[in-house]
Amino acid sequence: MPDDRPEPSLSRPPTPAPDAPESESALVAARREKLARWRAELGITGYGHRVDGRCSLAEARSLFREDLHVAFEAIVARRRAATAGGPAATVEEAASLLAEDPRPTVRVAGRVVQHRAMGGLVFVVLRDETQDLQVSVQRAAVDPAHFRLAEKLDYGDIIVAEGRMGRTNRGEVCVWAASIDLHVKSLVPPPEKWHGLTDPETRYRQRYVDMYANPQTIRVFQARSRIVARIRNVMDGRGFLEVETPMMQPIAGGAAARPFVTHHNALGMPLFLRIAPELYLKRLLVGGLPRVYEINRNFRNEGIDRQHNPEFTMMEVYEAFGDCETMLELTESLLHTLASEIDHLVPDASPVTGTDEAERMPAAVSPPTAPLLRPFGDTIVDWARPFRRTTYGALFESALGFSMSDGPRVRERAAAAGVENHAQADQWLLVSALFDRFAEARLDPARPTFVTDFPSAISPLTRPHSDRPELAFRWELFVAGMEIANAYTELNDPDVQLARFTEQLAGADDDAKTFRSLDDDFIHALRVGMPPAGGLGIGIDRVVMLMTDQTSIRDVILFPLMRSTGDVQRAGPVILPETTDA
RNA sequence: GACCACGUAGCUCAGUUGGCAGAGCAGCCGACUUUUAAUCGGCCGGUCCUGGGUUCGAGUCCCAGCGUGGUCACCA
Repeated sequence: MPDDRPEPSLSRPPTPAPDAPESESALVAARREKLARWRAELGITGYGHRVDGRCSLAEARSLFREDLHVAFEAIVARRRAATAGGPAATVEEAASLLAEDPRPTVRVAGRVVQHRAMGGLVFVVLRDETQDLQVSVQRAAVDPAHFRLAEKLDYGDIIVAEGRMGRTNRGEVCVWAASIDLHVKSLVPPPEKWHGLTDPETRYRQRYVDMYANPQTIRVFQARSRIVARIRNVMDGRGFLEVETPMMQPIAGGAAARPFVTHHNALGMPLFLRIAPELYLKRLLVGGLPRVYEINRNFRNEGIDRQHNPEFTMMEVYEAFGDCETMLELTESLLHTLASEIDHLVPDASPVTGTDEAERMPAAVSPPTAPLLRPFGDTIVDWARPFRRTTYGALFESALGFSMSDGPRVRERAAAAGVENHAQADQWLLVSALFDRFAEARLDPARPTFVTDFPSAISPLTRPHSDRPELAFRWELFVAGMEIANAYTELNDPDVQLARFTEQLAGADDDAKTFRSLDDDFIHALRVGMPPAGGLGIGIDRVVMLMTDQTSIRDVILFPLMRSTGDVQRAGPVILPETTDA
């Protein structure tokens, strides 16, 4: 390049673009300057147009054929012999060579993730959602403007390249560029090319950067999508109908969590973001849909940790004339299917671990299966069927050393463990507290385990055993220390349900009273008559965590909730919800 | 909500007992036609999260705040 070329700032006023703050770093300024130079000298717009006939980088790579490449090299060698040698020295020679080139032509697009300019030869590695692929640019093979562009590309730019599928002398499969076009100039300096972006805060806040800097991130969300699609596929195959019920509810029911509150202006009414779809889905059983499911978000106004995000995705399933045992079979079958197919659902997901041959679609029925191992953090989960089963009471007794029916000892142990309110609280609430603290930890994290026969006192929507009413037809599935699923034989006696609700409301503390109320219409629906049914909830985020070996829920949620950083700009005041009983 | 840790260049990270703010990558200029984190020569780059305090002197020590991570609490 000529040394006396005028700086762009001389031909353009030094005022920054509207979106360029004065404090913008020198690195961003350098990229803006480069774009301005390209626009002036190469006629590049910087923000490209529609591209037809593009293939993915994976497809392009699959078109490479060694025999064609060898044939091409033979042609080159023959020409060298004829014309005293060297690589193509002129554009004319290169053009006539191209006419004889037997290798397939491709057009690819991607983001630049590596760039090595070596004088007359430039190597650019592109990335798209499938994989990385090198584009090689020879000075003699492209228009000079294209070569000048290729020489100065930055990590983060998006380009479209066209050329033949071949390879380098070192065996790297690549596109030998005949043309290169800039389709987006990236103005933001990229993460470090070797270590990538590791700061979790930036990864979550700027997921778009994380996604191109860390290909594994895209793989996880591709896997998530395919897992959810496969779940829908299984549910549809079993005759369930997918439905959508309100996420904004006048009464937040179906669970005991604290809801988010909002407000509808035109109706002048407070609304809650749902904590569960359960009470609406059961209304559908009353209405005559015997098999329904819903996969969507629930919102719980509670703490955040590696297993909890305020909004999370759950699948709820209801099956008329089923019970918690049919839900158990469904759950076990579904999870085993996912665990066995995950590597095929996502071919690129785990290039390191090759577990190809063993797993095919399992039979519909469920004989015991061979071990089906998948890593999750420090443990290796065995998804072999059948999953383990134990009862709540047995697990309690093995952990605490006495029966959960032993009222005095339960109270005594709760006191010793410092459980809040141990003197007045219901015995079964103390049992539940002790169970959560001591018994859950006794489960083998490597073996999915159904814990059955929960206490009725903590299962207000569940049908009790007729011979032992203190126990309910309810189980939870635990895997790797996480609660993955929860199912009941649904309570469909309206009078018992009303009594349970009333009892629960009476026991609510002042805080809970602000958002809990009795859903009279649900009781009315039960009076109309709900068929006996099994009901199930599966935490989709946690299932995805297990299947993709991500130990933080934030790594399976595209945009996990982060605290506001104070740079939020509002057009006007936030309208706060009216206080209750306004 | 409680406790612990962390916050230094665009990114990944050093920073000694309190004594001039550092490296690699990235960027800029130059060389280079088969690289693989290319290499080589030269150069640029800082609100040490924010605000106070102690001190002759604070990235370092103290206090408060903000953000993130972790543990706990909360969590059909």
